[in-house]
Amino acid sequence: MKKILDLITDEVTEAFASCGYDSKYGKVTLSNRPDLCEYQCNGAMAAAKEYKKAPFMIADEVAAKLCGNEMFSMVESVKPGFLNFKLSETYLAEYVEEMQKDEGRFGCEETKAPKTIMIDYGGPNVAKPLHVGHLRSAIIGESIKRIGRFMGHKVIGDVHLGDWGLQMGLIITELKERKPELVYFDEKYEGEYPAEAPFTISELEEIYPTASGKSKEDAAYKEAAMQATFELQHGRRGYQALLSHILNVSVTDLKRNYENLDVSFDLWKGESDAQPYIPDMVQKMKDDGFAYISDGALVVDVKEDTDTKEIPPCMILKSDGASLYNTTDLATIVWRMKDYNPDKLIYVVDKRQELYFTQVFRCARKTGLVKPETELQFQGFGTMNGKDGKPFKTREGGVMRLQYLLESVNEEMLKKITENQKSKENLDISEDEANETAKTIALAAIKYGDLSNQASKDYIFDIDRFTSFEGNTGPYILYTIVRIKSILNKYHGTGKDEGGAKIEAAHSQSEKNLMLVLAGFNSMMENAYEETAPHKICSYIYELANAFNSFYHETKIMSEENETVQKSYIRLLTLTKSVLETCIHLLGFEAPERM
RNA sequence: GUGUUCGUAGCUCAGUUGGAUAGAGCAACGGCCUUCUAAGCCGUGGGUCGGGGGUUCGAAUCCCUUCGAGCACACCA
Repeated sequence: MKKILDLITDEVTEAFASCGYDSKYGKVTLSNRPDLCEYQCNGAMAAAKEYKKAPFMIADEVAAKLCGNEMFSMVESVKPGFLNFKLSETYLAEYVEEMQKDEGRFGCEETKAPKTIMIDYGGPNVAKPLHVGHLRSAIIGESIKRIGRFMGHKVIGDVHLGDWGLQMGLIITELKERKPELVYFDEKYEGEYPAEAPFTISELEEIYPTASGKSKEDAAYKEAAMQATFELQHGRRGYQALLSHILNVSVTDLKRNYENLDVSFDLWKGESDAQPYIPDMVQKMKDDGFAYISDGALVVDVKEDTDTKEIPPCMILKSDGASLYNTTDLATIVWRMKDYNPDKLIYVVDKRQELYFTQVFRCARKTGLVKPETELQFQGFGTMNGKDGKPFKTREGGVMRLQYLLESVNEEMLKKITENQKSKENLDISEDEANETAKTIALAAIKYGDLSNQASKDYIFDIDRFTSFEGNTGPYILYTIVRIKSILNKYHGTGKDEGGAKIEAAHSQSEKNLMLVLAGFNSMMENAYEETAPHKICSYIYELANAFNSFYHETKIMSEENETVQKSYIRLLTLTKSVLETCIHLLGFEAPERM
């Protein structure tokens, strides 16, 4: 469906043109003065200069032309030259009725030019538990993925595991120290390795920090770990078998954790998967004359004339010939292009890596790893801070495990539900349902709390605020949905059916306002996609929930005696619920049946 | 030092890409439940948009300057 702003703009543009003005001045926007109008056009003021006329004269002419147009219930020219509009109730109702019929899309068209988009998000490290630092990437990336798909693009999410480098050597070294008898350490062994991993996930999560601690104090230990890393990377069989055990055990655990967050990935590739592509890639960069030795390291220059600052070259190999983060990321681009040929790559990573990614992107472009038209988008996100404005930590000052964070919010949530239940006798919720509901709301609280901020900014994660559940929060949105569900259930429970009915012209100001907000759905979605901005969906549903709650408060739906009017209300409610549900799905959470 | 992001109500944040009187939520205060879930609704108070210049009919938004904060600046990832 065409966007309502475009429909209005078409009319206004035509009016400008037929008055002899350039049609570019007819652009209509949402009103920023809802007390005066619903939509506005500021074109007359811009046109004043070109036509050397007082802006209000132009506005008057255009307004006169539009007078009587049945799209509007009000067309007004206001000094110094604003054009103010109110939409006709009938026209609006028809538009909203069309949205209701447009099942699942609600007037938002899928793109006519679908792109293949790969999103790199998550970025967990193997053998290490997820901590709060991983939360934002997962939440934001998941939402961007869902938004892209909704708009009709082919979106592939890749978790990009940190499964390469010294950490692996450390684990192997520590394992060798504990269980030297394992066949993996016998260099002469040539048989099959056991299918069962010689450790569990909890052992693994304990082994890594122990090893990391030892290597900081014990130089010989560190040397051994580096040696193990080297041997692993150069194909020592036993170590590679261990690596796949580590991966299997770890990935199984990670999948479970991401599932709790309702976050999923299409690809579970890691840094190790890029390694096979490194030699050819490096060779080609040398052959093509891009890579050269500087201070012993192999680098590619990436500076450009327009730089306001010297951008250091992109390092391809360290002076000892070893690969590093850059090498892996570039080689990852190689296989992504080869296997999926994406039109666009989006990296959802900490914004502190911005400079680093400009280097990588420029290098990839310069050396031809990507096509000239391939978009490389850095979607940096800010730090999640505690109430003191400093990076989020546990009370003891350590890194907080994600699981712990989730559990504490779940607990807090369960308390609220139990309390709330006491005041509502009609809600008879079992313990199981309460637990499930608590989880659902807790996740919504966390995700909405994160996504309602602009991703690129730091934000304060305030557990007290998020668990207070008032105002602009996920739970408020869920509550609104639950209220609607409750009415719809009651209505359908009476055996009634709104089938065949249409949404009528608004019967009240609050109902019209609800329709106006609904009508903006497609426009908001396009904008949220284009700007990769989930927070725009948040502010939209907050506004929608507010509009609904005002309407709800002053309109008795179940006791409405006129059946046609009641049916119209029910249809409007159904649409509101669907739009809200669609939106929260795009944000990555769902609503419970009751709360 | 260089670059970069930012500075909006006591607190947490929006601000439709230059428009009218800068908006929400929390906190404070005052109303509204025998009636569809009060996790709600309605209302009141609270601002030199860090400061100062400029661009123009018009600036929180663009430019310059200044103060303050965060972050990043090739052999970590």
